[in-house]
Amino acid sequence: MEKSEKSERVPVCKGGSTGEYLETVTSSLPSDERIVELAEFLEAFGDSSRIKILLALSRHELCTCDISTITGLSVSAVSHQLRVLRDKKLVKYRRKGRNVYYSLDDEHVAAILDIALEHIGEERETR
Amino acid sequence: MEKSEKSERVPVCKGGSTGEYLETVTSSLPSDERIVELAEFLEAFGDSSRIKILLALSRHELCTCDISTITGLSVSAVSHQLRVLRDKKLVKYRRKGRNVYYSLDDEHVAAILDIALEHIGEERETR
DNA sequence: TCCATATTTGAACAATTGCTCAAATATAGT
DNA sequence: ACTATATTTGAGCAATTGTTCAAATATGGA
Repeated sequence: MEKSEKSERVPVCKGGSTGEYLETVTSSLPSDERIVELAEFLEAFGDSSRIKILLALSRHELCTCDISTITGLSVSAVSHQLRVLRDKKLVKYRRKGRNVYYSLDDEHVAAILDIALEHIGEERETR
Repeated sequence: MEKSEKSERVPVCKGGSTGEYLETVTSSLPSDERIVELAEFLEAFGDSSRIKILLALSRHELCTCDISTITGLSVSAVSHQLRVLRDKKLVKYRRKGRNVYYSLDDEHVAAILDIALEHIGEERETR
């Protein structure tokens, strides 16, 4: 995602009716900065340990060691992943005594999980 | 995501009111197999080059070399990423003459992009 | 203050990723 | 068959990832 932004785009393929859409599509895209933000947020969903953590949190607010118990991951591994999820704004947390309780940041996170679950649920016979 | 599944979970933290939710949450989670599928699908969104490709395709069906022009990535890099997107069922394609035209697999893909865009759009003042 | 419990952190490591480059394959036109 | 264009593929690589282990930090109670 670090490429020359200087000159206007020229279609690489010579013959082709799609050239006409190039400028329209190009100018409708968000800025590179925004695209990177988007990728960093969605990147956080791309690991089965984190997905398991997020699904668990979509059911109930949980502390670090309970997440460890539920997911079967070490407490340390969970803590490292929670840090990723915190940094990328997928979860929020509050301290209560010795424990730190985590929950999903907002409804968008659960919504993405739902849509994705729906998507993979549909292609049972296609694969 | 390869841990002992044998014995029932026992809370690691001694004192704590969350222990009561352990069993409920644990049994409500999808199977590990399904969680891996979910992660593999969402993983495909976790790269800015692929996000850019997906956003472009959400505007219009496009051939490989036009995607290259729009994104500023080499044709080879685009083709490699399209393969990932094909394998993980985010895009579909059809051949027309010498060109191969790609488009989003279904409305779920665009929906996830929209929700994610909405999510990062909200936290302007928080960071 | 000292101790036990809960959580976070940093170093180290194998495994995976995304790119480039060169070569292979596919299609259409001559 | 030969050529030009479009796309895919595989090897090689620097960079990044997710885990473990050991150590550090935080909190509450005796």
